[in-house]
Parts: sequence; C-alpha cells; structure tokens
Amino acid sequence: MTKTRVSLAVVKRLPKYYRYLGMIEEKGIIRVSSQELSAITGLTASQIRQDLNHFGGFGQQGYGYNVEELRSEIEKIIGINKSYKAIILGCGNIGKAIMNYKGFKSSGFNIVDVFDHGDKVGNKIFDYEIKDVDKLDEYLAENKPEIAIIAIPTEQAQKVCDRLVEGGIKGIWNFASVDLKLPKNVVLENVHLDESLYTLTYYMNNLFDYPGTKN
Amino acid sequence: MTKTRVSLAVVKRLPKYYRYLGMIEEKGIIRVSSQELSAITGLTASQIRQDLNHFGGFGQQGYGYNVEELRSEIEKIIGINKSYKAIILGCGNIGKAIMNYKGFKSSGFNIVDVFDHGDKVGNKIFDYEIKDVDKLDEYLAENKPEIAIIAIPTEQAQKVCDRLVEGGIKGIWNFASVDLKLPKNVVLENVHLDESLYTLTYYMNNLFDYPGTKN
DNA sequence: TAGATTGTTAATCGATTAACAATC
DNA sequence: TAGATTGTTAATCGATTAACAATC
Repeated sequence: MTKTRVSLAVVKRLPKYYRYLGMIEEKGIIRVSSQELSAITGLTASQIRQDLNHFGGFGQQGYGYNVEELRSEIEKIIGINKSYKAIILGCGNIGKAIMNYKGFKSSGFNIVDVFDHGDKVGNKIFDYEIKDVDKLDEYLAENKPEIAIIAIPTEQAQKVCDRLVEGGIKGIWNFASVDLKLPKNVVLENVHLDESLYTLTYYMNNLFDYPGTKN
Repeated sequence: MTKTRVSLAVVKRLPKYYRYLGMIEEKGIIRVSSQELSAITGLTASQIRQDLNHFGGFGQQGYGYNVEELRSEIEKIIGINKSYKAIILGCGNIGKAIMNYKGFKSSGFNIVDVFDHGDKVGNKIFDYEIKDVDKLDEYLAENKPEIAIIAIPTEQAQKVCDRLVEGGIKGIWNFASVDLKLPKNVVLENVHLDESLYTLTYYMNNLFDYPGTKN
C-alpha cells in the first residue's frame, strides 16, 4: 500500500482551510461540517471531504469536524508548527517589504540575515545589517538556514540560486521573474508578480473568460 | 459557433510564453517551432500548440511561429499593449514596494495615486503625496482609474473593495489575505503571500508530493 | 434508535497528451 | 516534390462532483 501523491491543487487549498478554520475558531465555534465549510469557503462539501481525507480521517460521522483539532492538524501538515531560519537575498523593495512583514515571525519564520552587494553591504535596514553576498557560501555552511528568499534582479537569480542549493538550502521562495533550475530535492515556490498582473489585465480585457473568484 | 471559454490554466501560461518569446526575440531569433518552445519552457509541444490555437492560428505548417509576431499577438491578448491607470490603497511595506517597482511603468501600468489614512495622509513617499482614503469616492468619480491595488490590512480590505467597486474600478490586484466578495464583472487577482509561503513549507515537509517545478 | 454527516467509491467533467491529416 | 510542422481531432489522464454505505 503506497501512499498516492497529493496533487498540487489540494496542497494549494490547505492554506485556505487553515485560514478559515482560524477565523471560525476565533469566533468560539467548536464543530463544523463539510457543508458549513463549503458555505464559507465557496468550495464544494464533497471536495472538502476528499481533500481532508488525503491526510487522515479527521471527522466523525454524524458530527463533523472539531474546529480546533482540524486546524491544528492542518497546521502540522503544512508544517507551520515548526520554526524556520530564513535569509533574504536582496534588500530592494521586495526584500524590505518582507523584512518588515510582521506576519512572518508570528508564523514561525525567522528572517535571520539579509544579503546584498556593493554599496549596500554594511548598511542597516530594519535592524538588519546587510551582509555581503560574496560571503554567502561560508555563511550557509556555518548557519544552515532552511529557507532562502530571492528578491534580487532576474539576471542574477540563477547564479545565486545555484550557490544556495550548493550550500544546502531546503526551500527557495523566489520573487524574481525566472524559472529557476534546481534539483528536485530543493523546493521552489515562485511569486511571479508580473504574471499575476498579466492575468488581471487578461481578464479585464476578456471578461467572457473570467471564471469569477475560482483562483 | 460560440467561442468556448479559455480555461484559467491556459491564461496562466500566457505570461510565460510572453516572457520566453521576449527572451528569444532579444537574441535575434526569427522563427520558433512548438518543439523548440517546448524545450525552453518545459511544457509539451502539443500543449503549446493547443494553447496558442485558442486565440488563433499564429503558426504556419512546416515553418513554425514567427517570434516577433507571436509575441506581439500575445501582448495584445494579455492586454499589455494598452496603458492603465492604477491606484494603490495602503502605503505600508507592500504598497511602497509596488510604488517603487520600475517594471510596471515600462509595461504600461501607471500608478497615478496612493491612498492611506490617519497620520500618513499628506506624507510624500517616492514622489507620491499620500491621499486620504476618506476622499476615495470623489476621486474615483473624477479620475476613473481602471486598476486598484489593495495593500492594506486584511480587516479593512472588504470595505475598501466595496467602495472601489461602487466607484467603477475594473480590476483589483489584492495583496490582503482575504477572499474578497465582488460582482463578477470586476476582475480580482490575488497575491496571497502567506498561502504561497505555506505551499513552500508543505513541500519542504512532504518532499514525496513535490511535483518539481510544475507550478 | 433515528438523524446526521463522514469516508469512500463510482460517475462526470475537464485538461493534457498523442496522433495524424492538412498544408506550407 | 519531400520534409517539416502546424491545427485539430481522438485518447488518456487526472481532478471534481455525486452518491451512498458506514458509523457516530
């Protein structure tokens, strides 16, 4: 009995479940049925039950799901019960936005250091003294951060990515507009802002195709 | 003969085609086959031909596609040959990052004004004098921007969204962690950074499920 | 026990891939 | 004309939805 691969579509819905469960937990609601979850998330009850069952039988017939338990299970599945050491590459606009984003620390993400090159090295931005990207390799060997956040110009991204992989990084959150090449034991998640914006303009100009809020 | 709806999956691939075509056009390459495009994009040749044929027969049997022509067609399809007036709601980290992001203006996106409330009103950030969100409604009536970028805290997002819709906004690029409710003639595109980050940690913790760079 | 709701199997729907005739 | 490669139809694959037996 080999576990069957959980599809990307399912994985992308987990944060949504987590978010809504947090909201109803805060309201003091104890139990919830797939039908009620359907009403607030806009997904079908059937899909919700299918999705959750990939990870275990968290519900109970005739009762539904215990909100607190389900939320905590999903938290574990996503892996946000742990804490992570992250570094940021690039202290431009996006780098700064992430440095300063309170939401992360509270979810167990610790931005331990920030790298850039040239003039910027040594500057202090939001409590971070910018480190020299030329010394990245030694840094990785010594400090073993798990996550690297790429917020540097497109042209430099692949090169830095290679060094990150070499240095043992486990996950890369990439904000540069490139499809980075890396071995598949290092996880890549892209935030391609330009592609997102283009999707917006596409639908503004082709309203007929717009599926509504299904994305 | 009614046009059949173009699926979200196809629409999300258009920016990718656009980006790679730009790259090979810069190299001075004149023609390209679906097979060559397959090699650089990682998509199958069959899928590429299917995708492009949703929008017209841009290719030629025995020849392939003319790079410049195809790129320019996709540009029109996505709608980035036009220019857009955009406003930003919120001058926090993300608001600032977008204000300052050069890539946008060059693609025809003009950030004409930035709104916030309280102390921040009247401040000057990157050439923008922050306007009062309380005066948003009059502003919209007068200036008719097409795109609004929501970069304010989650709790306030829906309310501001309602006013944007009321004021005739055509597209919303939303950075707040909420599923905004709006009529389906207003286009919504979300950038949910927390969900993206959770996808990263999920796969870091469940490498078996990781599909590689298929997203 | 009766009612509710899950977990799970089967049916449907949609998207991707394969194949090939059309045609440059 | 022969070779190449598209446009398009058909086959396959996968994801979503529907249905219902299991069970709390």
